[in-house]
Amino acid sequence: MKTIKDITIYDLAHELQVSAATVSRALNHHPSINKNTRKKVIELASKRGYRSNTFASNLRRQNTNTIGLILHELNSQFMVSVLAGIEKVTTEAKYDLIIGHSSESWEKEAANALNFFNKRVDGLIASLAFDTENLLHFEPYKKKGIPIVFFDRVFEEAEGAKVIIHNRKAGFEATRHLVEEGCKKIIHVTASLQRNVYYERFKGYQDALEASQLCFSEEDILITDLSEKDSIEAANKILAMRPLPDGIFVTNDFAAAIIMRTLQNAGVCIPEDIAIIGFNNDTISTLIQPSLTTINYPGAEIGEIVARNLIQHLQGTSDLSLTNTIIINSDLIIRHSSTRKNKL
Amino acid sequence: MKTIKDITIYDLAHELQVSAATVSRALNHHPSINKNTRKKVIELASKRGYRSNTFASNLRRQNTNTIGLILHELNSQFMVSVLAGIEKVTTEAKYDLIIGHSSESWEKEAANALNFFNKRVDGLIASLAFDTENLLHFEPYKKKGIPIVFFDRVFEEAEGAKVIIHNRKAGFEATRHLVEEGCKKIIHVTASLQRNVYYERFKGYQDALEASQLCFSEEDILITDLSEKDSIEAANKILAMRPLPDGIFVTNDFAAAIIMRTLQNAGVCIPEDIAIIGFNNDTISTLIQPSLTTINYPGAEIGEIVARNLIQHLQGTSDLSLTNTIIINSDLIIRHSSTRKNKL
DNA sequence: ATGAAGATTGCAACCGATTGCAATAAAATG
DNA sequence: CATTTTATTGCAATCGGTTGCAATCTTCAT
Repeated sequence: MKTIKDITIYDLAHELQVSAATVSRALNHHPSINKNTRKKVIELASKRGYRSNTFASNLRRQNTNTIGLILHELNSQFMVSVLAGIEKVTTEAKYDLIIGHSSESWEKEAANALNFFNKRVDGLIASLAFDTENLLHFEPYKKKGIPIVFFDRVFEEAEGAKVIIHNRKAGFEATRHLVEEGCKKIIHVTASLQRNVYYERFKGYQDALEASQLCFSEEDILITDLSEKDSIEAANKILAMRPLPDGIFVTNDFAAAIIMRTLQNAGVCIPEDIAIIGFNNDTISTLIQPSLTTINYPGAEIGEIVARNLIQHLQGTSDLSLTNTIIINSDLIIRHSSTRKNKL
Repeated sequence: MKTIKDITIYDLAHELQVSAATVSRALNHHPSINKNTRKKVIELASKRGYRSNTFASNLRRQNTNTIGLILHELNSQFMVSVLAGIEKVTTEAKYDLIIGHSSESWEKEAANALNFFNKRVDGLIASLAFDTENLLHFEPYKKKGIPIVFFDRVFEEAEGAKVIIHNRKAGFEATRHLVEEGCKKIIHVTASLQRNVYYERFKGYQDALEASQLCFSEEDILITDLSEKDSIEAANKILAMRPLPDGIFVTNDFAAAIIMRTLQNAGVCIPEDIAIIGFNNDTISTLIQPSLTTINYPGAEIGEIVARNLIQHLQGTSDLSLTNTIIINSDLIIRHSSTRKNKL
């Protein structure tokens, strides 16, 4: 399985009867090289199919121009647009991007972090896995002074740069919307409150109940892992409640869709009997019947902000920013799953 | 923005009064190193926060242990599971994976291919973008003998390894199912027939019509770009047909869902008036009402096969395989959108 | 013609890890 | 005790590109 030997600057140098140093300088447009020489070198290089050996170059120059990105999952609409935003900015700035995804597992996240560290990324962007409980695996970065920007899933109390949406406000608005639609008993289906995003949305839910003088009860919170199985189970728990709730705020569109289907199969009318609101504005939200009211947040924009922030830091343009938390606003998108008063 | 000097094997060697060679071997678990020495080296390495310099290592070893993966899109269930399958196999085999996505654009695909080539990936896995019309951008790989495995979206006539599903058979079975449900006029909504997957499904559709002695008409084929906009337009064209068709075979679940919604909004009953079948078995297929009959094909399995094939080739275990086309079978999953005879 | 300034190019030492081969020390064998 | 075998370790070259400094060649003014 042998690869044909690559062309090196030495081969070019030999063929042109000049030194490797000259070839190197010519290829890098070094000013002290004669125009004719440079032209000859470049022509021969392309003729011979020369390609620079990044490893040798990086080894000598001691930087990689590469940014690592660790995602917890790739399948949501939101993540894809974040990725697109990051990609746009990084390629514009001539940085390479290497992507790792943790599949929601802390272990894989740590493995990716270590791998990227060894690959000597200049900076890191990360959204934490479902079960990540500390940031120890990022310690090496801190020690070496390699900047990290966290987004979406973060530890809010930890130091460092973060870009997040205003989850508490979003949770508040989602819940308030249900209240305004006349709901009196609102269930909140969410995931582990250890994760900032879910905790904050939960707090927003509480805020809204309080503001409306509805009482909050521990039993109205259903914690799931957002899987199909857990979502069905949550729906069944809701069906067994007496009195039946009249509103549900689900922390994710997919789970909301499953719950809605399960309730409908049990004969519940949406939104008449129970109003439902999701979170994320995933594609499915417009495809299910009734269409799902949800919270939209601008993935591409978040991605761009995250990447721009990191790159500015890398280039020394701004330093301050890395200690900041940037909070992005989100919008409530009202569709049919929650509207009882013919508002649409 | 200066990084503190990194620890090298020379630093470790100096501190332990051994040679760099010994340190290198110890860290790589070379058998000829004394257990105690190895232990000491490894301990000191972790104590000093040593990290291997991948560039030096790659430069010396002349391989990168990296596989490039070019996807046309990341947002479908199918692609995510393919990715998962590939990742599973590659990480097991200790290969790194770098992912590029072309967003269905030939230009980005070519850029990724070049980039990965310069990064010296050991092998490449690719599914072609929507508008890719030739494989010229992969020529450098062929010249250098870097193996490529194509999957799903391929040029069937081109040489090289391919892993695909039996699209023609799947198209045949989908259409036959509609016929068996009593459909007499079946529309096929698909994308550019230049792309092998769509062409083959179309041929399967034709086969099935012929087998059932239904006549085929050019006008029953609607070509779209699978976007929401085009899908709605296709649905409207269908609504305008006289007589109204009684079956639709759509080449993708998302488009099928959009079409179904549009038809339903126009008062068409699914499946009573028109039976619908999709393709892919995406998550949405069980979430919409009625649930969508579709073709399932095992993404994870395809991913694993693709990756295993490439790795075997890289390790010289098998050589033959790279000239082969591997065809995976798919299953018809019958749900409510197509069943008129209470079969479920 | 001659020395100085400027333009080009080459020399050689890096960057850090890997590895074939030789060297040495320790253990086993006769 | 001599000798072979085995276990460990070190030497030094190598991967390919970059770069400070010296060397050479032009050019130009005096």
